[in-house]
Amino acid sequence: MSVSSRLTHDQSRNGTGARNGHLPDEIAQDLSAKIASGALSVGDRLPSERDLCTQYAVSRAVVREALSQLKSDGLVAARAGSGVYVTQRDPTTSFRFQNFSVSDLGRLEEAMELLVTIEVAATRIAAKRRTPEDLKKIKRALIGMEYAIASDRLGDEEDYQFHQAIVEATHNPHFISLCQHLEASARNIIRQARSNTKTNHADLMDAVQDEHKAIYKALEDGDEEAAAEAASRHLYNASKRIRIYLA
Amino acid sequence: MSVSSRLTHDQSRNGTGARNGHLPDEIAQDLSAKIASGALSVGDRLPSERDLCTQYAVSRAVVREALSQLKSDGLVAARAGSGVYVTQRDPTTSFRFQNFSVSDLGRLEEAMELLVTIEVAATRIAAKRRTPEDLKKIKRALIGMEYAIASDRLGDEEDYQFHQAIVEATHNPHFISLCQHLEASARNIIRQARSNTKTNHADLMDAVQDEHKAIYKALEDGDEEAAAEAASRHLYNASKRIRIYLA
DNA sequence: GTTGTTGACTGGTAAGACCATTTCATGCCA
DNA sequence: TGGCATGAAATGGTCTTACCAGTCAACAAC
Repeated sequence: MSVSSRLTHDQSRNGTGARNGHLPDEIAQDLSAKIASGALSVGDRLPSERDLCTQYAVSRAVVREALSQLKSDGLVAARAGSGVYVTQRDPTTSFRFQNFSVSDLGRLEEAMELLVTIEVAATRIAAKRRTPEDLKKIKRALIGMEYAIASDRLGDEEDYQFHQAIVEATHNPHFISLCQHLEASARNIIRQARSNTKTNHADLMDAVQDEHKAIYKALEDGDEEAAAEAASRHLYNASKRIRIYLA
Repeated sequence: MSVSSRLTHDQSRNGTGARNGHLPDEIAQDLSAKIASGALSVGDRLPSERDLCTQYAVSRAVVREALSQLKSDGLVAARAGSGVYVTQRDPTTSFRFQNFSVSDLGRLEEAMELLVTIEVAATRIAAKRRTPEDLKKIKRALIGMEYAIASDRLGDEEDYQFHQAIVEATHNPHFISLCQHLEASARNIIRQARSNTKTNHADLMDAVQDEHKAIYKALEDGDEEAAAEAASRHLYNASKRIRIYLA
């Protein structure tokens, strides 16, 4: 009720220039409030789009955009020819790689377990699916890393690019997106760890680079098993190195 | 480029009744992939809505709905009179299992690839780490599922609880949190798929239950390999079943 | 009672038209 | 030359109308 009175007669015509933000947003908010409040419960059918148009005194395009928001939030589902229905609750909307304190080795273990699992799987897929262009990009990152080491830099940026390039070679956007999130979080930890130590551990970098080369070779050969194995070894060692940084 | 050629002139007009799921979803997916891949970077301006219309050969309503999804995902922001811009999404903050259109089998494939990877890994870990209490909870879910089938219910809630209990047996909060998110998204898709079909496919449930039992046995035995194998087979079949729903 | 058909209704999409704002090149003025 | 008004073009936001294909229930025929 308050809704319709709030939205009808809208402001678009009252020359004063009243500020109203995005009609679709308001409607989406209102509908989602009705759902949350229980006025519309699971399985219920919403009024038809055309009915909502008259209720809110807006065009169908606006209503559709509002509904589209609710759909992408998973609050409702539309069935062509039938109607729009309220779907089940529980918005586990997003996943966050939880911040864990660098000093807690147990937590580090848990985080690495997930990281290793996914990156190893991604590397295996990449070995099967990588294109020549992918290989070129990976090699570029590899050489960049080489150069960084020779320049006495830490090369963590290049390291990141190497892993990133491999994941992109899976050509699976879900893997890419998830690994971006994971690696970005991991990098935070590494940075934290490195800032806690003075020495450069440059000697470790050679080991890192060898492991990278092994991964690259497996990818080049398209050998899934070898790629997975190399990635697994690399990440296992990486977590050991992180512990050294933390020591 | 490949994009436009993939989507232009699409199947909507070829009377054969080709299945093409939700144009807006496809376009949103494509644009968000371009952003993730770096083809469009932060601050860049997207082509105008009218340009996108011609590029994708769809109406403006479709383009606007696609953009509205990206907006609510925080990937882009629109400025009236100016254009739509890529916002500073920091992949650090969160990961979202992106909505993929239920009828686009290619996308489904990609999503399942990630889902299978993670759940199989989780099951393997659970086989190694499950406590007697974990087993009890898993068995309870298994029996609940049995009961649901006998009651001619779909039992998708029980199904979810079964998987949930397994993942919890990893005792790794990151796995638990990620799988919760993934499975919640997957359930939405399954619900959508089922809402698009009339038949109940109750016969399939027996197969599901057999696969569940195999997983449980492996977990009970603490046999990591068998658990991973059983989970892999189950999820592979699950994705086949989803395709049946979509058919 | 069962079956088959019909027709109203629904979401999905298309196309064209305004509006208010932003943007930028133009040209005027100091 | 430099700064400032100006106006046309482009853009997102909204509205309108229209058609399509799917759904679903009432109704007619058997």
